[in-house]
Amino acid sequence: MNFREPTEHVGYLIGDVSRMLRTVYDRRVEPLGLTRSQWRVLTRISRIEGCTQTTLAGELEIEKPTLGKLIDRLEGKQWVERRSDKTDARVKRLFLTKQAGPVIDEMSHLADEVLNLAISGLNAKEAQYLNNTLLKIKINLSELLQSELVAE
Amino acid sequence: MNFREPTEHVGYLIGDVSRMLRTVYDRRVEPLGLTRSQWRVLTRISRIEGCTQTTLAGELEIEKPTLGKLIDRLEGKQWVERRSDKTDARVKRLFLTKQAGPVIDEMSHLADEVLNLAISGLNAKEAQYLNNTLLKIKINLSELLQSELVAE
DNA sequence: AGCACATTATATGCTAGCTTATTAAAAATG
DNA sequence: CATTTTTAATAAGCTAGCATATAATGTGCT
Repeated sequence: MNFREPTEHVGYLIGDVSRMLRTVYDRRVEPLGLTRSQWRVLTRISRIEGCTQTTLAGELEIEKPTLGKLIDRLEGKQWVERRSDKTDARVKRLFLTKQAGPVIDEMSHLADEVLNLAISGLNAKEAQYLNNTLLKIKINLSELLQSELVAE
Repeated sequence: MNFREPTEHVGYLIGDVSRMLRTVYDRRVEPLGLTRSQWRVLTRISRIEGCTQTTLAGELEIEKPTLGKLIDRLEGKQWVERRSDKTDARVKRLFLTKQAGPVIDEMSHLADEVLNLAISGLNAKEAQYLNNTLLKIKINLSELLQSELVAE
């Protein structure tokens, strides 16, 4: 049996690139003690500080338990603080600690560096197309995920 | 504190699209009892049947322990067989079982379906650019990962 | 032949993602 | 006002990545 070559698929290319990016990032950034996912959470909290976990999970397009565990680790490292809401005992609001700032800055630097290496050799047009096209795909997938939820 | 918007990064777009693709795939394909990663392993074995685990891991660009666990599951589901090499007692060679064929076919169908939904609305040029550009990025990352290994 | 080194596979333990189930609290409804 | 439904967060359990370490076997060199 010999089935169709899977590497030609855009689907696999995207998966490969994503996995490799994560690996390169995580290796470089390991001394800082945080991963790309954790950094993503931190930067997002900085923009909507005081948000609930459900809101943040929605923003990041990940599931609530996934976020919950990320927050556990970030809280353990003292970069994030959960504060109980005054009026609704169910919700916990998220805040950055003071120690988080420098780490986020440093990580942003490294992230730029890695990304630039990854896309080196692309011309402006290619970069533009890539961005636009990925965004279109992401929107398609968002709708797909949405419609599956509704359909159930 | 309010740090730069991370969603504008191509790096995050790629990560988002990859994660969302995986989620959609895995939901649809769940009744078949295999994941996208598992399917990827199966199709690849079909092209180089009798290969060693190390070879396959290299082809798939994943680490050996990652592959080892995938093979464990695939063997548990009786889609793959590990056979010890006659001349080298260390190596185990990988073969598909007869039951694997239909599953791979079915999965290929579903994969095409999902991918088409994901890239719907793209014109030929965009699709072409996407493929080429991602391939360039993948090559950059391959070299980056390679050079890190050598440098150490 | 024997010892040092390399290689194959696996074990262990971490992060990150998912689903489904649970608990506690709030909101809605009869 | 009591009961039902919804919602926020977590728990439990799975897959898939990674790194590091180990065991067993081969290879090569002296």
